[in-house]
Amino acid sequence: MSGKIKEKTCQFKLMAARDALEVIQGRWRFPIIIALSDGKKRFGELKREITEISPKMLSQELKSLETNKMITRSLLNTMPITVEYELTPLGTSSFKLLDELLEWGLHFREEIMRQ
Amino acid sequence: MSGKIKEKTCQFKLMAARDALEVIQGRWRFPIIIALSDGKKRFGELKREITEISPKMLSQELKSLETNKMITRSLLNTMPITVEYELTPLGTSSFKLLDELLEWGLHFREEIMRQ
DNA sequence: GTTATCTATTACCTATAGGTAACTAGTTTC
DNA sequence: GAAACTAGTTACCTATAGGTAATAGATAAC
Repeated sequence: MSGKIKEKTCQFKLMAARDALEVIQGRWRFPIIIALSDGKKRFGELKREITEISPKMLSQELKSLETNKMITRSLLNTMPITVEYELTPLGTSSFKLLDELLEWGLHFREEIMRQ
Repeated sequence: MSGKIKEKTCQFKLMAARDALEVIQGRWRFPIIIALSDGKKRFGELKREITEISPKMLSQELKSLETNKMITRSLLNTMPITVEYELTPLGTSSFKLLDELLEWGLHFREEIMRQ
């Protein structure tokens, strides 16, 4: 049974879960957070690492993650100009959830694949 | 740092995480699974419990969860006919992930709310 | 002076998610 | 025979997600 959910006044908890989903869902949020998990990276580095993402989506998703205080954006006075993105403590606090997502995803694949 | 992700051959793990997201994401999957967490329920019971869901969405999401082997659908020979939905072991195996989603969601709300 | 690299932005398109409202078909109660 | 309950289905609409391709302005390299 689910220990923390469903002890009455469920509405508030459903809201929390919905918020969490909103932050990590979509095609690119997860890959971006993982890419930043080993330290700050520039726009172009992220673009090269997340091979299939378009500059539009990368820019858009980075803005969204910044709005949600998951990452910070630093403009550096280099020539040419470079921009560094880095996970905040809030961003890194999602690792446990992301690991759980991965682990259950593997379990799910196994179960689904063998009929 | 994220222990299980990013030990190279990341593609496969990104796929697993993406699969997991696909199963639990959307507005109604999470509430439906939670509603079924304390035992089997009929269509009408779910509809009444998840107050804002429309019959179309409930029907559609139940089908999707059944396809993903998260729940079973049993037609009962009662008059009038009733249908029972119940979590499978795969369905209940998602509780740990859902709890983590809730817990991080609460943490996220706290962090976001105080500026 | 043309090309490449930096970090994006803009216009345009399609597919999907999700919502509303009405309807179906059978059974049971008033 | 009208209304309500059973479990859905159907048509239609809007908003969002996400994709492609072209463009922008600054600087640096050739």
